[in-house]
Amino acid sequence: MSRYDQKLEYILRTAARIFAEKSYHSTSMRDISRATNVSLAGLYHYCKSKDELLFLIQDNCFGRVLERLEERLQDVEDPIAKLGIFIENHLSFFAANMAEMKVLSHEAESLQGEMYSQVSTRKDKYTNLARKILREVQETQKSEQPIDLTVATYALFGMMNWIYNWYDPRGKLKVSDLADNLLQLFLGGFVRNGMSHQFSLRSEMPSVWGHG
Amino acid sequence: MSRYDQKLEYILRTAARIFAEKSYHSTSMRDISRATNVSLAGLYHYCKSKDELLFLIQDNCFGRVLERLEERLQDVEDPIAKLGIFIENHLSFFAANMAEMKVLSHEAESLQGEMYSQVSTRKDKYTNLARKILREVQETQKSEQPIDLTVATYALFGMMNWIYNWYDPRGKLKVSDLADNLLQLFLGGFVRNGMSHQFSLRSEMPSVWGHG
DNA sequence: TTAGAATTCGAACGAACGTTCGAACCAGAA
DNA sequence: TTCTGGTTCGAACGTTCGTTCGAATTCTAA
Repeated sequence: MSRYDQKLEYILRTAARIFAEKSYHSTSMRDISRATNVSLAGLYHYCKSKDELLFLIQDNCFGRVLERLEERLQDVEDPIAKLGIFIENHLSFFAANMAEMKVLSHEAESLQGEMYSQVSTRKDKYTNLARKILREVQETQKSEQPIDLTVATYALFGMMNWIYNWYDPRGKLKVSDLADNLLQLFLGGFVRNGMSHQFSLRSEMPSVWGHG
Repeated sequence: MSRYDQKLEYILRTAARIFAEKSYHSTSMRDISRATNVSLAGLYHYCKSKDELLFLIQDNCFGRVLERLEERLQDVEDPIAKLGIFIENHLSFFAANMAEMKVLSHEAESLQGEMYSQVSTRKDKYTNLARKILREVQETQKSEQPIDLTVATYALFGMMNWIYNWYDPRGKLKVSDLADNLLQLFLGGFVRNGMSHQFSLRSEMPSVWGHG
């Protein structure tokens, strides 16, 4: 790895940290210059614009998470095992790269044009992979009133991505326990084995509904 | 309601829409001026600063959601019914006020000082209420390996708050169906009735663990 | 040692930002 | 009509923003 690439990576890592701390739009190039000890003009030797800095962080991060996932999913057939791997991969990568993943989750709409398209394409690929796994899980566990697949997919991402709002990787709750809990939580409700109506709002609390 | 209050409400509604569209920090007072047809200087007759605009949106929104919730929870004893009301209340309010709720979820850290404290206090009250309900649910359904209460609470908020990333209130998926699905999804996994080990990652896929 | 490329940066650019101020405008009471 | 207090706004303030440019410095290979 060349000197140039090393310094670029260092700048990206630092920028991600500051973007995560005070958001992309309220971070100035001067902030990044100060934190990296690279002069304001010097930064532009490593990126074309502030936009590109954000793009490189997001694209790089998505690339690594996807690559690691596909590697781990090789030779795995059981849908539930796949889901377990998906969740563990996402959360452990998240925990090990909190700043980058917060930027990925929180600044999804801060890019525009071609850069936005490229990141979106990767995100769609990732989302569709999760959706495909969920469909496989659902097909092996036919229940009479299945959860909507779209709702389930986004609920899963919501559960996982929300952690940047509260989780501290250095706290006493280990990533492995977090992943285990979330898998239990999600899977127990997603695969209900015919206990579908046990907690139905509709049958137990009709008065709640119909208020617009 | 006075002329002044009406116009302030109109400005807040418009500002919330733009904050939701392009985020707080990249929205200028000139953007809000343009969208409301109120001159730049004129806006400052209705707020002291741009910060206060964001504060008023968040504080107002939290106040209304909390008020409506406490009203609905009166005279309800069953913990699961409480949880159902909580979720339905949150989601239906979210769907009816997408812009404001997106701002509430997405710009949580954009305020500072006293204004931040005041919103945080309300948020803590709301979060603790959810946590209390979840503990009650858990106590009525003792299982041998319960889900961590903190994880469960934030997972629930993650599932619910993430909808600003994908849900379209004008689409064919109704709020009532969304709420029903999320309740099933969450509750089915949260209350497992002793099927705790059915999907354990630890026992089925030991090789996945321990990679750091 | 030296030529040429890669890297660094001080200084400055025009643009956009949040906010202020004094004057103009307008409704309603006297 | 006149007066008063609430409302509106054009114009400008000082600051900060992302970006550029040419010169200075450092590195690399011969």
